[in-house]
Amino acid sequence: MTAADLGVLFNRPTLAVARGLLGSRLVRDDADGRRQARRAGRIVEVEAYLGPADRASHARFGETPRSRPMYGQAGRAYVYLVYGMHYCLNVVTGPAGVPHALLIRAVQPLEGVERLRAARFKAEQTSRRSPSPEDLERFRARLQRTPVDRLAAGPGLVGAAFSLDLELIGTDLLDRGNPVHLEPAPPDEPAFAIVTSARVGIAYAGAPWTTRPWRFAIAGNPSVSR
DNA sequence: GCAAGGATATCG
DNA sequence: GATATCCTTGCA
Repeated sequence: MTAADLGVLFNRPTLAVARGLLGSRLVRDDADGRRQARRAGRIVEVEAYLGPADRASHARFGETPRSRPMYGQAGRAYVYLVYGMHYCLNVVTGPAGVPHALLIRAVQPLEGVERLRAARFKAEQTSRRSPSPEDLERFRARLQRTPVDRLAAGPGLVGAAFSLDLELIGTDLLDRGNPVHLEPAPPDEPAFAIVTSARVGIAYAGAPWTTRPWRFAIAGNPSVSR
């Protein structure tokens, strides 16, 4: 899929976009000319939220201050805070006015691995309320032992590793000029199988939403969340 | 197994 | 304004 094709992809129905987004790159590039600062990874797991009918979607209450970004153009970012500590990235899909989105659940690091690790540490340092030096030291030691493939193997971990927060809301992720954006996989990348399953952490939504197979992952990829 | 933290939505 | 809940993580 070429760069122009991401724009084409996002004109398709949300569940098709979910499949097409797998393998694409999530990129953060804060380079200022002197300094190299690129972080990038392969998107290996996403979940689709097809609100407002979808009772698991943040759009289930209709258009509210929080859900408003989901009503915007396809390709924009919707970021939310869960459990008071983790920032989760969604890519808006569907035409304007239709609040569909894809939650980026896991990314396989490809570039800037040490920058991703440093960002994980910084997130821990700043998000917890005054963590003790001992806690931080334990965290650092564990982080050093964390395999590269597990650095962004969960939605909150993606947020931490790519330094995402609410300021990102509304960013056009299809614009490669933005520090945080999406890029297509290189054309020579091997094909992969896709596995589907039920979405995670939505028991409150009730049937039939809890069992919809709207979680998509690259089969066998070591960075998929557990 | 469970506590952590804060924004959000909904009630009074 | 008060309260229940949450698209999670890491450690006991």
